[in-house]
Amino acid sequence: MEDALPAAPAPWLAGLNPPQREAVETLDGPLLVLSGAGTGKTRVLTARLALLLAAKRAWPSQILAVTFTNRAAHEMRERVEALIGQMSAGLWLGTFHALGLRILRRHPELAGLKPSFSILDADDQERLLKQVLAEADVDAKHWPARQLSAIVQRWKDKGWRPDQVPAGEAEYFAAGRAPALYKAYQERLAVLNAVDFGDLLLHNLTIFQRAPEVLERYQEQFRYILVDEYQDTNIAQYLWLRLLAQHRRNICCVGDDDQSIYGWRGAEVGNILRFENDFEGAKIVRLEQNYRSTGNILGAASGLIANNHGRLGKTLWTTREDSRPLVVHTVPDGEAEARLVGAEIETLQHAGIGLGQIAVLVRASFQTRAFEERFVTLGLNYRVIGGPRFYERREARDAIAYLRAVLFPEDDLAFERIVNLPKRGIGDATLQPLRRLARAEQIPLGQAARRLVETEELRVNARNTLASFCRSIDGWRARLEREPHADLANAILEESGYREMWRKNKAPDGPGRLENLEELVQQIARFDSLEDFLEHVALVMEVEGGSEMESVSLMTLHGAKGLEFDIVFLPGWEEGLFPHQRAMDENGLAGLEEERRLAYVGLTRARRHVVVSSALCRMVAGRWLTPFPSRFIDELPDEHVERHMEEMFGRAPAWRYGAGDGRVINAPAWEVKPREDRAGQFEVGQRVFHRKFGYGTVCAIDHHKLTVEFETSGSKTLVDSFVEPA
DNA sequence: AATCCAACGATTTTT
DNA sequence: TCGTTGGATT
Repeated sequence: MEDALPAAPAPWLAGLNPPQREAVETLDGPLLVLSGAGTGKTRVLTARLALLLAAKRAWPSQILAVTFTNRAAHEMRERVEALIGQMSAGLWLGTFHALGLRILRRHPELAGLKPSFSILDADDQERLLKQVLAEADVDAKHWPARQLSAIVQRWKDKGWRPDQVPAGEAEYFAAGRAPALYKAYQERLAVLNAVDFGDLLLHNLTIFQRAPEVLERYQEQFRYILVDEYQDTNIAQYLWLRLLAQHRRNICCVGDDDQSIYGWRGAEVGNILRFENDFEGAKIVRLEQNYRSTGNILGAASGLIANNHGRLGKTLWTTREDSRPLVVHTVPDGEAEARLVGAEIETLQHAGIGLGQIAVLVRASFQTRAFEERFVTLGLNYRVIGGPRFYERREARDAIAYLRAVLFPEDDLAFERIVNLPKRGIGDATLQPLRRLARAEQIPLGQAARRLVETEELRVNARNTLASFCRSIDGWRARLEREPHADLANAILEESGYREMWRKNKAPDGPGRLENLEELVQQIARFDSLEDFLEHVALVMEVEGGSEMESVSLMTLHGAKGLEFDIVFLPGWEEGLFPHQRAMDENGLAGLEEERRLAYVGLTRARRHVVVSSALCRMVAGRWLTPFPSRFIDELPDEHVERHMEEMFGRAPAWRYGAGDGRVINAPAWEVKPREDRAGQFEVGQRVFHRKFGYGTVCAIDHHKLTVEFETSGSKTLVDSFVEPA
């Protein structure tokens, strides 16, 4: 296993620049790779994995590779496979939470859990905390479960169990009762045999502390540890890594202190700043050659981030030939901003830039709305990234609760969620004695229900309904062995009356929800068992694969981290919005600096061109503001920026940017192709087809907006490019 | 138990 | 301004 490096350069080392190569080949000892935006960090990580395996330094199972998001984990897995194929099978590669879960599943008893423990998501967590608050007689109006949930999560991020919360923390919440509430919450979780996301790592820490021999085994096993986005690690993650790395000390962390934007959810930039102290003899490699952006973009981003203090410091450079400077527009208001961006995108489109290469990155999600409206009017395909996720939708969560209730007889949260859904006439009058019995006997609600229906305590109607509900659950559970799991899931939705509930629902979103249930069943079929499906859902809230259609990406700056686009629009650069007032109020200078890093992340997403804009007037939360332009605009060095101020003073009124003639503005130097005009392709009464909604009839047309009455899905308003003539 | 209306509050969010 | 939530009403 201790072979020398291969003599001949292997394919995965080809094309690496000297620092990248150093980062890849420094296999032993602690290593920090400071990797600026666009400097090929994923390449380095994957090449390093390939080298470790090819040089037989370790078997796949002896390498731990950690990422933050499923997206990053997938990408890394794919790229390693592309490099070395099957040799990579068996790697411990995944998110902190997935790996933490994997370890926890092996020793649940050491964390006081039974093997089939379930994982609560944010929604479950909040419901449970609500119960805890109610039981403790805390006025839920003054002290919302939301807030307590955030407090508990922050404590878990710090690695504090209830008894470890320092005195004086969160004095403000419910007169200092938060630690006690946290304790009660953990006790409830233990009774429910459940964990929340934070527990996945926290229980790992507990196991490692309580059972040093278990820790030792993992320390032995993981000869090499790789960590992506190290600047985003919180204390619990840091402690976890440090424990695992202590023995072999072969830990390689990749990160960029300038891209640390998650301080507000517990990330500690300190982890990356302190790396040399934490791991004695650590080597630091800086990746500074940027392969992504033009010199103007890098110059602007560097000039901006230079205003931050306490950086590790990097100087990004590029050999890319330069093109345009950044453009900063001042516009009258939010609507004008949306018109401007829309018009510019049309110009780009006609110049041959694919919509998929264009992104609009906003500070706060409410900003997307104005752009969506404008894009619909113009008929520009767009997609909002990071909106509500599939498995967070109500119907998905309800259906999942049914599955959980059938699979896990002890899952009280699932039981409570569905016992009266659809409405069966089981209300508070039934639930209260039920809860009382369950509590008194220390048994799950389901079991309590079966006992309660044997007594005279409930009214006849409620008793019969509850009994029949329990029989249904038992019946489905009995069929688990016999029926294919997706068929059973489908049957449960049907026989429970849950589907019927939405069929009868006359709200416009009813058909859509039924479709989502179909989709859910299809997803279930892709897994080997319902357990596998539920485990996947708990960790990956998204359903993979989306529309393949080329479309403009609309998302928050946070959501854009790790992505890149040819053209990036950065609207809303106004004091108060960006930098956000609350970030500054709550965290002072540190908050401002994190906002600045966010701006840096935004700028460095762009390969070719950036358009910043700032509105003189903006409607926020129902009030008109007249903000100052963002200080970040002033911090962009003049030599990389072109400032368009002519729109001020009303010399260029808003209508000038209208759909038809908008492209007077800053037509880029790329070749202009003639416009492909789809207007007039549809008429009222025409029959059309949509990939998802099926066949329908056009009822109304407004520019590129069509209102279509679909045969199965009801009436919808959508962009004409999503439908075709039937 | 279901439906309606008023009051509230509105960064960023992965797992 | 608008969507959500919880209380009050039937």
